[in-house]
This record gives sequence, C-alpha cells and structure tokens, in this order.
Amino acid sequence: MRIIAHLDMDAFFASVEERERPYLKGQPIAVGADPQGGKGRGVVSTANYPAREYGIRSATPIRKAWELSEQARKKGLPPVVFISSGFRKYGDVSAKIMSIVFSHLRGVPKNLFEKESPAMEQVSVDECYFDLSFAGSFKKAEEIGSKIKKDVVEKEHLTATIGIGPNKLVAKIASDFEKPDGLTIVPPDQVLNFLQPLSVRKIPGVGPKAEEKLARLRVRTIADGRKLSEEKLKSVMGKWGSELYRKLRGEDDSPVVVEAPPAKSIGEQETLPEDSLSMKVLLPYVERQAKNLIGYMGKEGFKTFRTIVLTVRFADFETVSRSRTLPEPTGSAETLRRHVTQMFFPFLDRQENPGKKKIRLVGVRVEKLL
DNA sequence: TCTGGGGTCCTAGGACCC
DNA sequence: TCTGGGGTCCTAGGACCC
Repeated sequence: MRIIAHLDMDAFFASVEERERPYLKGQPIAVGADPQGGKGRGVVSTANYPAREYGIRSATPIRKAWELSEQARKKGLPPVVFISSGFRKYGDVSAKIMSIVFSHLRGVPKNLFEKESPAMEQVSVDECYFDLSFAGSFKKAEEIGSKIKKDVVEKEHLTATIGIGPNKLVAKIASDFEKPDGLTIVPPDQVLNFLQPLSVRKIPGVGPKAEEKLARLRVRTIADGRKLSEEKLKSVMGKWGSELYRKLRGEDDSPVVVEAPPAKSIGEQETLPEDSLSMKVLLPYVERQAKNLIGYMGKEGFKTFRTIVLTVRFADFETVSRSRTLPEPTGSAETLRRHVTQMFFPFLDRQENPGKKKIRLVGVRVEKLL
C-alpha cells in the first residue's frame, strides 16, 4: 500500500520574516515587489494571514496591495509591512526544512547490504512530497506527519501543513484542505468522499480556463465532473481529458521523483521600471540577460545551447516570442549576444511593431541545453 | 490598482524527408 | 487529374504551477 505525504509551508516567506523580527508578530506582511509608494510594478509573492484579511494574497498586484493597505490605515488598522528583499535566505531556510523532513523518513531496503534512500521530492522552496509507505498504515503515517510538524516548529519556529493520501494527487489536495498548521489524512476508502464536494479548481492542472470550460458543462465540483464520460472530457479538454478523468476519481500513479531531472531551458525576463521603446534603454537589458544566462548555464553544468527565445511584452500586455535554432550548439556569450540583439531590432521599428506600442518586459531564454 | 519571474508541457501549422 | 501517409523538426502561442 502506497502512503504519500505532501508538506506545504504556511505563508512561507512572510513567516520567515515574522520569526526573525518579533516586532512584526501579528502585523500584516506582504513579501514581494517593492511597492514604491504605490508606483511599483509587480506582485505579492506571499501575504501572511493578517494581510490576507485585507484581501491581499499571492499574485495580488503590488499597487493594489498598497491601496488596500492605505484603506486599512485610514480605518485605523495597522498598515501592511512590505518586504521586498531577502529572497536569498528563503532558500537556506528551505534546505533546513527539507532536511528535517528527510530525517523522519526510512528507505525501503533493497537487500541486506544496500539501503535505499528515502523517497522525497522537493517541488519548490516551500513544498515537498515524501513516501510514508514504510509506516505500514495511515495511522502510523499520521503520527510521523505530526512529529514532522512538531519538529519544524521546534527547530525552525515555522508551521507547515501536511496532507497524507494514497498518492501525490490526494496528498496535495489534502494539504490544501486545512491551512495553516493543518494535518489532513485521507485513507484510500475515504478518497471519493473527500474529493466529492471540492471545486474542480482544486485539481492541479485545472486553472481558470479549464474551470470555465467545465462550468459551461455545468461542472463545478469534482462530483459534477465525475458524471462526464472520458470521451466527453477528451473532446473538451484534448489529450488532458483522460488524465483529468482519472484525477476526478482520485487516481494517480505518478512517482515521487527523488532526483530532479535536468533543466530543459534557462531564461531570464524583466519588467522595466517604465515602458519604453528606446533602444538605448532596452538593448542593455537583453544584453545583460544574455550574459547572465551563460553564467547560469555554467552553474547548472551546461556547456552549450542551440535554441534562443526572445520574449517581448508590450504595454498592453500582449506577449510575443521569437525563436531561433542554431545549426550547431554553442556556449559562446558573444554568439548569444549577437543573435539576441539581431532578433530584438525588428521590435523597435515598424516591422514587428506597427502600432509603435511601448515595451514593458523583455526576456531571453536558451533551450536544447547540453 | 493593471497584471513577477522561474519554469514545464501541449497544440498546431509548415517544412522536409521517405 | 485533384492530390498518400508517417515521422521529425522548427516556430509561436497558450495554459498552468509555485
């Protein structure tokens, strides 16, 4: 019997800031872009729970967050503490959390002499899956889950939410069920009942567009979705329909992947402080990005790339990309710089940009890495 | 009050080859 | 005359995740 757990740190970035500055305790905090007095660009990465009371959450535009904070302040409520630096340290804290989780796991012995390493998969700075099958029962798995939570609080003074189920899908949905500081166990015989009333949106992979398509079929909950045949789902959602059909039933056999597969692309993009159409302003951005990319490639252990993708986002948010695949792989910074600038020029005149729309973001990405 | 940055995967048309 | 079928690569765009 498979027993899989998913751990998700609660309001991770904001909680790290809060624990490091006790005077922030209980204050609304938003970690993310610099609000620049209401003129900043970008979004909130993490809002703590008091800030969520103001309607601020992940992906809230930073200007809106600023506005909501101002509104609260005028009502005599504490203003939001905006924090836009310190992203480096979150990685360090993350590593400590992951090692705490790891220390509670057991591998499945391959044989008498060779021990298998525990199965744990880190999916982002603040999330991981791990295999608790060795516990033998959901009861025992629950005990391990609560020990891990306790250990994270004692050692790192942070809270985590854990979901446990018969596979990654159910574990993930379970960890989202009761936050913060939750522990939700969904044994196999309770999977269908647990999923039934939840919105289809809770299924990873169902975003706003898929939700809308399903709504047109009168599907809101997972129970609704289960009334559709696999054929129907395929006709509406394409290839993904079959997968969705299984997910609606809580079925998932995807493995806990211990070793992260090598990256397929490396890129960098940046929203400008102000929209621009000036070559003098824009070109240094793409040139710097091209240069940075060669550095990142080296760090990741790649020597060459073969495809270059240039991305441009206009002021009206229309986003276009141009790509170029070279006949031979190269690792040359100068070659990349040359191609990127060549690819960029058309955007500055009438060819690609007849309306002369200003540009708000530029980005460069390299693919086919070796 | 306009909407980040890092990615992955899928689709669909066209070129090209056998 | 009214036009194969399959495979692979390239390009562009879009949905989605954290």
